[in-house]
Amino acid sequence: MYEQLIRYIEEYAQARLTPAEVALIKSNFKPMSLKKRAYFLQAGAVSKYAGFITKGAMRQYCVDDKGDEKIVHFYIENHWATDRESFASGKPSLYTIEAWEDTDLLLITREQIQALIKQVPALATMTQVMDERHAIATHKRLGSLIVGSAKMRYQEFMTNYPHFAQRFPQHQIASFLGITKETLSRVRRQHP
Amino acid sequence: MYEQLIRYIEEYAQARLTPAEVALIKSNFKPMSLKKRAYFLQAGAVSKYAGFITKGAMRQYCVDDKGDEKIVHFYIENHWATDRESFASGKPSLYTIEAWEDTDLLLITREQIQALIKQVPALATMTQVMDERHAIATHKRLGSLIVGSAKMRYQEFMTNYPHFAQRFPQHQIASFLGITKETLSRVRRQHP
DNA sequence: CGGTCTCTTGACGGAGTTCAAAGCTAGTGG
DNA sequence: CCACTAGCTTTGAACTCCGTCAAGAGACCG
Repeated sequence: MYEQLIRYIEEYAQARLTPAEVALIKSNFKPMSLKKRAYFLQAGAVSKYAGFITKGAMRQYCVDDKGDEKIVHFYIENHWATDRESFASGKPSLYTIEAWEDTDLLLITREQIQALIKQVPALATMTQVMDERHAIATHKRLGSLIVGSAKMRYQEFMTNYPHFAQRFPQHQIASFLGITKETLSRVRRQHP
Repeated sequence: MYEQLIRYIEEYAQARLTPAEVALIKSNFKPMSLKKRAYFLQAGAVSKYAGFITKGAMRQYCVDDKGDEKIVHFYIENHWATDRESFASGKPSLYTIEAWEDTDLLLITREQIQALIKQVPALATMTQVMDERHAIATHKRLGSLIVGSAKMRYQEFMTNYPHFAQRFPQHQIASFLGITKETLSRVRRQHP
């Protein structure tokens, strides 16, 4: 499972890692397994770890005043599960991250990753590229929320992330898109 | 005007700069002045510079298919004006950045800032902290767009950025919030 | 002054929500 | 192997918020 992480880093940084670097990385990441429905992070706790998913699927959500779950992220293989805000600030998280399938992760703390970045240049490049892509993706999502209709957002979602649709139930996808499950159902009927 | 930038960097990085570092920074940033309504970046061009605003106000927007301006950012003193996506990728920007008051900036290119970061550790810290805060702010905006009503978003905006309301006209604020100027006007009547 | 920019107000329509009910599916235990 | 339940999806009807269109009122500037 470490090979997957190594490949991911090399891919993102566009560089090969030396055997020494690989060993250093392996010694810092701790494996973890979660059963379906188990919590990786509970609202109110600090997001101490960032988890690289080697197998499985997770979702991140918060609960609004009416008691409804608002989904803000889906994660699958080769994604990093963490609440960035809490992970960066050390403050308690507003969000819950839950395994939606049996999931395998590789964990690292903020202190560890910061120390590693100083020793492995490829990791610095990787986090920079990741942050940039993340910012761009979030920005696009913002744009489609402001201008787009429910139908447009669903179609964009399906072309950009078709794999998610097979692994998460529709009412969760609806929540992620910021619409109700009923509206999503009606949109799908028109445009299957 | 350079002092303002130096103070900003020291504040963000929580560190003092040496005289040599200060000199290095001063030699890399180029001053620029823009009259109200002048363009800092035009859609279709590459965002070659990041501009630190020492005085003035700017807005960033794109034009949708109907010809309406969609405002995505406001900038004032101590903000960095640039299209992050174009600046990072070197590809043409979809956005226009325009001075909304007479504005003074300090400019730097991507190559320059990357070189500087390697020489001045405080700058590395600063960009990292900035990226994190930017990501968090964008994420919050996403959340309020998904769950909140027009009224909620306006109230959040007014508590978080009261100073913007005095410097930009309401129809631009409405566009930024993703609502029409008429709706904003009605919301304001209820909750002044 | 007149013209442009800005904000307000009203009437109407449409996209999407809410509420309620009924099918559908898969997992569980007898 | 079937029955039962819990979670998921669909459908319909009423309602709500917000956008669109249209018109008018200030405010600022040449």
